[in-house]
Amino acid sequence: MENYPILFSSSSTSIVQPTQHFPSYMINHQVFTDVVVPPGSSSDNKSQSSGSNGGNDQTDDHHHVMKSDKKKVVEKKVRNPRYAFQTRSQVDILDDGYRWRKYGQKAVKNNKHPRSYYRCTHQGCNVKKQVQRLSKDEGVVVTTYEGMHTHPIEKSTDNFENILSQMQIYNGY
DNA sequence: CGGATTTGACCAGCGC
DNA sequence: GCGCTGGTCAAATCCG
Repeated sequence: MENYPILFSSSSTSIVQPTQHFPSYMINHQVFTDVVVPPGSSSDNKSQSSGSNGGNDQTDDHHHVMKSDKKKVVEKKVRNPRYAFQTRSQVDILDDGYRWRKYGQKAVKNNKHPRSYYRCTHQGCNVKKQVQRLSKDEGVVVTTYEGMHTHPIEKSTDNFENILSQMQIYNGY
């Protein structure tokens, strides 16, 4: 998947304001959502970027457990919208106040940097995110959120290091 | 010692 | 059908 869904094709993606909490230094950066095209409509965008999906939010978690039920599970196609942030930062791990557990890492084609997959550690919260950094200029980090948090922020972000790092990012370091 | 990370294997979709 | 690729699992490992 060389073209990342976020990108700048204005027809298939739209810029939105995040509906959940995001740190201030992210809000001022570019935010895109991946518009999910309903099955049956046109296919002018690259909606579902590859497969496997893996259950996010509350709807589906269809592993390979599709049972012997005769009723085929419809609406498996729809992917959750993904919010992508593009930020300039030296570090990959942007602290957004949530607790993330890394569950995978893959090399990206046409990109020398790997992509990391994280999942929210809160129980029952299946929000995922993936972090990738552009090989073009190493200063840009793309963070893609998938799903919505259904719980308050856990981490205390009020220590000096966090505040300092965020200020540095905000100022364009 | 418990939770997070690492890392190769595994799996599903898609293109050919 | 086969192979490639992106996404996830899970055992081993790391680290506080």
